[in-house]
Amino acid sequence: MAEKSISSAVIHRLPRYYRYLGELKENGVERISSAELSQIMSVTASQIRQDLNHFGGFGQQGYGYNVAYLYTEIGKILGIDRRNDLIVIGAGNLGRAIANYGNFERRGFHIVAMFDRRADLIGMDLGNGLTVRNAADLEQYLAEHPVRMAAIAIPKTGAPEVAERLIKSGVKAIWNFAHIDLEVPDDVVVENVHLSESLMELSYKYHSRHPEAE
Amino acid sequence: MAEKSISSAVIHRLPRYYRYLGELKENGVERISSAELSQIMSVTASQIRQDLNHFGGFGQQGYGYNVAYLYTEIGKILGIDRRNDLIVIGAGNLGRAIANYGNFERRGFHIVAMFDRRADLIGMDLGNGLTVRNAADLEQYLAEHPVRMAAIAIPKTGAPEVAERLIKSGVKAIWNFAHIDLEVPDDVVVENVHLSESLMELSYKYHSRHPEAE
DNA sequence: TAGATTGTTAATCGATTAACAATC
DNA sequence: TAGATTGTTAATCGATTAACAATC
Repeated sequence: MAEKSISSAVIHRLPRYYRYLGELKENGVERISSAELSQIMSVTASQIRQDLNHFGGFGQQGYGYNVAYLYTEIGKILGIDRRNDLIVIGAGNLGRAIANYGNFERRGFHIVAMFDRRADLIGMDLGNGLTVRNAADLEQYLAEHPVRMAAIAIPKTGAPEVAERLIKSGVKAIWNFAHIDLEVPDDVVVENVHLSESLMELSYKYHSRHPEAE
Repeated sequence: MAEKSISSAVIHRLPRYYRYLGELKENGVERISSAELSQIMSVTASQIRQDLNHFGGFGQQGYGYNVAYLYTEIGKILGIDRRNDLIVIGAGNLGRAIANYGNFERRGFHIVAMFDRRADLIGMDLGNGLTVRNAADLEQYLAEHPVRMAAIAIPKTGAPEVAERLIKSGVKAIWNFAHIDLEVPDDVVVENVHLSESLMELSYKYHSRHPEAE
């Protein structure tokens, strides 16, 4: 799919292109030029064309880009042109929020199981067809259902051990919500969501813009 | 606090420095050189020194950095050396996850109110001393409690209107979980957490590393 | 003092933007 | 065909890394 190695800045922008193209498509827009899209998205037209051309020529000179086609192609690049199953480790507030987040299903992400080690959570019905499983049964589950993606939504102390168990059971992609940098083999990918750090960034921006506050 | 304008790459790394320094401090480490820290964090020593020197000289030649001091100073830069109040709009799964997330409190972030417009959620006890308020009372609450930070955890359709109301009532920092790019005045800062896009990035990484899969 | 390590300047690298020939 | 707009090369900008004089 990807030819050489694509910079993380480009990868980070792809879902945003996808979101805007999806909206254009819904609004019945058939074609768009990089110049028009650049205005809507507040980026340069050059950047759009450069980014897309990492993956192929999706446009046509003199015409621009077909919205529906480009939307589909970016979906393929992102790997969401298919069903992607994932399991969630941690049935706390955050884990349940992830499990109940309808938006993912729309993108082809299906949460197929949820695990926790807390006795008071095991067996809990999540109202979306899922019941919290015992984390002790993780290996057995993955042996029977070879899922390759997992979200880790547990406190950081337990995260490295869980990550290791997941990887040993064949998980190749970890969506990590724990406040720790996981060390993983080369063939395993990690995407971090560090909420505390995101909030600190907001705090920095706020206080540097408003130095007088409090 | 910040002299010129600091690049977002630097700002993004600050909370990570803060996290590692906090761990070193807890482990009783008194001093550390940029070379040692660079090894632990898998970055270059040059980058650490460059980053820190955007904000001042926190080290000492021949000695390195005092861990506790640097930790405190980065905390000041991030604006978390004080209490930061915030309100949460949206008492769905994600809003409740944010509201119950103990880690923020430790960093001085206090969630002081929670709002929703859904009748079945208004009045709900969140078990952390908060009760879900009626979103219609947002303006009145902010008039009485001039909070400057707010998290938006509602579907994207309602987000622009809510953001506008927040800003009109004096909110200056928005932690945005809705899948939309908010347009805000110059004196208002936004930090986005786009979970769907994060998951798509994970999907991209996974499928480009494992092109054979499914 | 001598050794260590910073703060900072210079060199390199990569990403973004501009320009334009190719082409629909 | 002529006009429009891409794909792509070249120029610029900014961020990262290297180097080293300053100094604790």
